[in-house]
Amino acid sequence: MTAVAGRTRAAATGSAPSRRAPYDAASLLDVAVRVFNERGYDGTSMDDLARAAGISKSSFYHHVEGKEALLAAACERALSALSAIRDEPASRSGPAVTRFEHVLRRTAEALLAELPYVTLLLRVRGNTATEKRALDRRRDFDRFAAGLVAQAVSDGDLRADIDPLLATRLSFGMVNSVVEWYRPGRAPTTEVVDAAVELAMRGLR
Amino acid sequence: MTAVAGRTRAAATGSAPSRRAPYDAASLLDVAVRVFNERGYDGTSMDDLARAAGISKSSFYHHVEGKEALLAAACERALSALSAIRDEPASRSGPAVTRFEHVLRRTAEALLAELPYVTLLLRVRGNTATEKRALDRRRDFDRFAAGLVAQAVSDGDLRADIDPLLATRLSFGMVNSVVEWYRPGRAPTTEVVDAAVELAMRGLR
DNA sequence: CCGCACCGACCGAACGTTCGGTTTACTGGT
DNA sequence: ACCAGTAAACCGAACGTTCGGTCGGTGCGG
Repeated sequence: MTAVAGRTRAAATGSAPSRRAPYDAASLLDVAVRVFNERGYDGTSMDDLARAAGISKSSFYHHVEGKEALLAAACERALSALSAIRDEPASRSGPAVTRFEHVLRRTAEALLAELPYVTLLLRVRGNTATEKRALDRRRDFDRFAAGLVAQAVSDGDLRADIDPLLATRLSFGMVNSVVEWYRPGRAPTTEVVDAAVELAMRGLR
Repeated sequence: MTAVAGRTRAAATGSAPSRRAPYDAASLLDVAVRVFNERGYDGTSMDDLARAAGISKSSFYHHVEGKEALLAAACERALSALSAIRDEPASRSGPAVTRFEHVLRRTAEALLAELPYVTLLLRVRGNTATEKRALDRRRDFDRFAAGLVAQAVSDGDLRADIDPLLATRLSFGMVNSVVEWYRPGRAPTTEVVDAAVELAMRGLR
């Protein structure tokens, strides 16, 4: 597979800050994240990334700071998408069970909208400081969701015979597992989101 | 963490072929799989494994064939556990919905019984021929399960408003996600298995 | 002729693996 | 009781390769 990455040239339109932007940071990050997901972060060399982008390794370094910075940027993008969900009004007010369903659905949507980035985030193992920070932020989100389930259980809106933390982990485990098999265009995102949320909520009630 | 691996000395009993067996292949595989799961396969060096086992790298090579052989052995163990489920009588006869529930439950049980090995298997990305073979065998198992769901749906025992393949992937995704957070001794395995199966089956009906 | 995108060549370090040689534990012959 | 002989366990050092990253320079549009 020697395919050259699609350059998103910002030229022609004079809007771009630089006169010529053959490889902008965003498109190179796209390429890097794609290859990271195919080969795994540790299994991907900077030469792999450069070749996938269609330039030499040294040219690649002209645009990006380094390997770990790419991972950090990708995790940041995924985490900010998740973080935004937590800040939505529907996640912050109303019955806990409604808030939980909203968070679960929006998580599934964000996962599909930012599929490569979230995929990479979910595979981070915590080897470096960068990865550990990403894992911590993920855990914050999990705790937030677990709190909603616990509240919904004590409200009597979700079944009490399953531990709230366990139920949270299984529900999000189901939603997150989508990254293992979903490929864009194969099935409409709404069908996947609806099915995941419906299955989880019916099981939980 | 400089902990030395527990040596399972096969000596004292004259049964072993060699007179002295300080490090048998099985215990070294245990160590390797543990470290692989902590750091990731590609992120783990043979020196990491040797240190975790408490011997030098060259000594480690005296006992194992190589890095990829360790991965292959671990995947083989996980895959044979899954394969055994498919061969059980309860997986081969009776109503499809009952068979599916049995396969789902036994998968969850096998996952917990062989947690490190299945964890490693589920993270294989297909970089080498060894990994590709493991992925193929996993897909066989998934197809088997999807067939059961499709049959159960056409029997009218599972809801028809969700695509059988999608339902299968989400159900097993939930069960498989257990490897991301379960740690032995933290919670009884029966509670986790029951919760996962109950949530999935109630959602599916 | 400046500045930027780009490249080939290169660096030290770490990788998986191999090798020569030493230690250890146990044998059979005396 | 002793002593070669033996085979496995073990190690330090090194192999060739690949890694993430750097450097000096080239070509070209403005």
